[in-house]
Amino acid sequence: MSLHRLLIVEDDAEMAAMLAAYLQKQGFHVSCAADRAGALAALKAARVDLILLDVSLGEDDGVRICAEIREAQDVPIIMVSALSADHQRMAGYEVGADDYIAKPFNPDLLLARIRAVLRRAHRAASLSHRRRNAVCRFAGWCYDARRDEVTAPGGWQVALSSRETAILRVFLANPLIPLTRDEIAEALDDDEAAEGRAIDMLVNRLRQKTDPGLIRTERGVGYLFSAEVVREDD
Amino acid sequence: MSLHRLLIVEDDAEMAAMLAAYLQKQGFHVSCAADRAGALAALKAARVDLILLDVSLGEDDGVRICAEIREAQDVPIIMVSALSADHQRMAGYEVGADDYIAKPFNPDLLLARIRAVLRRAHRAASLSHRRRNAVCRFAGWCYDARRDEVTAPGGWQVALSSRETAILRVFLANPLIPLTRDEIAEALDDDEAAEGRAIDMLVNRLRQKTDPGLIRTERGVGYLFSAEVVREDD
DNA sequence: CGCCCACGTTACAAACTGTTACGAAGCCAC
DNA sequence: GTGGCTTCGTAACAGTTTGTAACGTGGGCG
Repeated sequence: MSLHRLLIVEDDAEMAAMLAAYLQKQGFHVSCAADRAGALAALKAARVDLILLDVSLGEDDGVRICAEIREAQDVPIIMVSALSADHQRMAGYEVGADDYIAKPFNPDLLLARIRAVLRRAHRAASLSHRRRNAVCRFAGWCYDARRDEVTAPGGWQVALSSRETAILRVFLANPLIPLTRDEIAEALDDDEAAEGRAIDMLVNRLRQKTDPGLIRTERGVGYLFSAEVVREDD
Repeated sequence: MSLHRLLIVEDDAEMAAMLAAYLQKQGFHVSCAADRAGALAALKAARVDLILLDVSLGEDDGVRICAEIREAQDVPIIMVSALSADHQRMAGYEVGADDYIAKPFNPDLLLARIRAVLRRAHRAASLSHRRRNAVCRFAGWCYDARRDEVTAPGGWQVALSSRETAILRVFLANPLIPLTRDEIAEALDDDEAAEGRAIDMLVNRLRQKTDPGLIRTERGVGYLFSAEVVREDD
């Protein structure tokens, strides 16, 4: 995952070559396109992790291309432009750019911003593979995300149903802060649905199977996971 | 989810008040802190979707605070600073800032950049479980991985249980090649368990709800998904 | 002191899922 | 072909999960 693929969309061949050389030296896989057609073709040909998009392309309009790409894909886009007026920057952000850099720019600063956008875009993705923080410890308990196993302080294993482990994961992801029922439901179902008192029942059953003191109820607000959570890489 | 919670960390009370007023008018929920202690307390008190962090806080160092927050949480951070030199900006990006804005700034541009960062963070979060190729088409059917929805050739929606969609995903990931029951079970449970004829029943029920011809049985071997699968990015 | 609202708890019904049993279909030897 | 064996499809069933409804309880507040 450390090898990221960048696509440079830039009609100034000299500038593109310089950029590509620099970024390749930084360990990226770089491909180039000079216009709208080339950019779309490159996007179809291979996975692209981030696009450096020059706004002032000969006949094509970078802003419109950005919108077009954004409609089809969620790939991060950093706009590069000689146009540095605020309203021009805002136009870029409005069509979905993740960052906007004015020419001329410091290549090292560009690199830092590329890293920042990639970091933000890929953080959740890398966490979804469950390599990191596979084990959570809290108040003597232990939850192993890899095996979905919960162990009580005494070492006994507790069997939780799928929905129960799901809500436990929500609490472990947000310890020590109050969560409303809507927030919990959203995190659980990923489609908003605050149905009756289903959350109450899940919390109730989780409390029964674990420690009733773990989940404190915030009257009028929601619930709060009242233990510090320590994550251990596996 | 449209109501985002911002935390402003800024020791200039007047500036903080102005910012807060402006952002509240834009529909955000805003809270403020003036120093490191206040910021950490605010983060513990409630969920925060994005932090506006002034680098030049009286005695505290904004960069160090950013690193500290970043170690504990993944909340997006936009740094705001009167220090606009490139090396200062890069220091901010290096400790995990998502963006870096130099004072003085155009409030509307700040707003655009806040939106850009929130947009990226939210998409990354919602995509963390759904991989790419969110939509699969096969033999006139359609499976939307994002919504777990299956659509029949006529356009009718078919309701599948969680286990049924799970086995469907296994077939979609391995079309046109025979799968033994053990292979299917392993892909399903991620811990090996080929108990009895559970797989047969799942296949049976999936056949009933979709098209009996889709899954061919390879006698003495297992099952085979007999349709080409076309993936579309969403 | 009593009302009211939020929450805890129990009971229940519906859905999901694996097991067993039995019949049908294929494969092989003869 | 025929008999026997294996493999698979299907129906019935039971255990578990999960949301809903109903009722009890306790604290806040007039």
